Amino acid sequence: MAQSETVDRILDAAEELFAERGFSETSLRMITSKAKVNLAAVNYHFGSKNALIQAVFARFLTPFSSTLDRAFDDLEARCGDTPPTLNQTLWVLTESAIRMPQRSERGLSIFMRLLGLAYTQSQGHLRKFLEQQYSNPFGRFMRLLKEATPQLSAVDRYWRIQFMLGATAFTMSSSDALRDILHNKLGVETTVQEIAARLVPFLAAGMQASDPLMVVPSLGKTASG
Amino acid sequence: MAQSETVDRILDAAEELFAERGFSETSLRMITSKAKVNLAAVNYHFGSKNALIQAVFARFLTPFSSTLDRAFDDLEARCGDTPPTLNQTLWVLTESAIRMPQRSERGLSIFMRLLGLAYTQSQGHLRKFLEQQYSNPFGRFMRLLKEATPQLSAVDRYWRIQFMLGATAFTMSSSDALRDILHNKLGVETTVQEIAARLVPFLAAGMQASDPLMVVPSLGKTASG
DNA sequence: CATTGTTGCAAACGATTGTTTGAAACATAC
DNA sequence: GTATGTTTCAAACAATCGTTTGCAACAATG
Repeated sequence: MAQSETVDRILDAAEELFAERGFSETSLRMITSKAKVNLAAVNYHFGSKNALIQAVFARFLTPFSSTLDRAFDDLEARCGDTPPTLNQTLWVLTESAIRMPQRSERGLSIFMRLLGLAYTQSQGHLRKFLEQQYSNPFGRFMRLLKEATPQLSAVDRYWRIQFMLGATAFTMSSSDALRDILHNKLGVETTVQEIAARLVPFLAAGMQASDPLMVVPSLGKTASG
Repeated sequence: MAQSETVDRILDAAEELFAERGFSETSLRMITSKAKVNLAAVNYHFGSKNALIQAVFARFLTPFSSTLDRAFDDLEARCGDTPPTLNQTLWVLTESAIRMPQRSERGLSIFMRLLGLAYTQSQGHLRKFLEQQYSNPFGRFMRLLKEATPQLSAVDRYWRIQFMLGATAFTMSSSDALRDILHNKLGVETTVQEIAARLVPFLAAGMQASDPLMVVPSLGKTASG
């Protein structure tokens, strides 16, 4: 692929529209008219709409996964024999995402929303594509999480990782809307970087909570304060 | 509306298909063929596809919101002057959801997934409908959360509530798949109730984390352990 | 009996979807 | 110049979408 002007314009338009409206709610005609290219250009350059969706993800994830891999290398080298802490592991992931060179200032939040949509919208082809392409850095992240929380049983850790994933994917996928609401309610401006910086302590604290299961608060004796 | 057999069959089929595939990915023809009713029945009984989507939510949320309201009444009566704790507030919400009479054993997880989809899929009409219909119990829950976390600033509390929402909606919406994965990996069976009992301590700990923003772990000095 | 209002049904409606086609436009090489 | 391979373009393709229509089936009421 010669990386023509047309290809980039399609990718840019598709990325933005997918993030705004979801995948199946975005038609090729919307994309091509926003990109100011002919309708047939998508099928010519990418082959199908599904392949275009995958290409949008690959354009961000491929450079990101090698950046992340190097960041994990650095982290483990710095720590020597002792495994990295939970906070360090989470922050390396977050920082790697934040530091990625963006096409626009909303670049990261756009892509975070796409990642969130990839989880919630049941695009089977996309799930398989992401699993096949990026299983390595994902598996490494999971290994680091395990070493950073040796006090948790495998079952406890499993569920809490899901809770973390959920909080992250959900928040990031709606980050634009949530920022707008906060701006209207309290007049506060927020960056994606700040959201991430708030998310990490929340996740780390939840991950290290002392009670794995809820102690049901009864009438007389209240649980915790 | 006479609550005919047909209406219920349509609602059952729609609820399940929407949860499986999302709203716009589910056609009326799928719904009516699964419900074994005529295609025109949806527009006859509900008026439009959007009205059907709203009806699916109303069928669960209307009884749930009054149940929740009574549960909050009980909680505040038990606590007297002192505001309920965070754990208590979270658990009352969780328990009210769990105790709701379900149409099937997967009823709650189906509906949790629908709630998650309502947030992520940009269905403007649904957002407005939910806000108009159920602003009261939602606002009351927010008030209780505020009184239970007086140490948090409004901005901190806002974001952490979003994190809680995300972890909950995401986990519950995928609870079936997540339970299957856990069963295959570790051979452990899990109930929705147990997931909820694990979720509450995680959320409470995250909500009460000491650092609102991340303290970047530097090379020499690592943040927390 | 006839009348009326409700529900069920097959068929069609116009609109929109992703994809394909065949020719025009273009650049590059001989 | 001709020939070749790539890219663009308008137009059409078949399929599917939500919705509407006209009529049959049915129960209830007079």
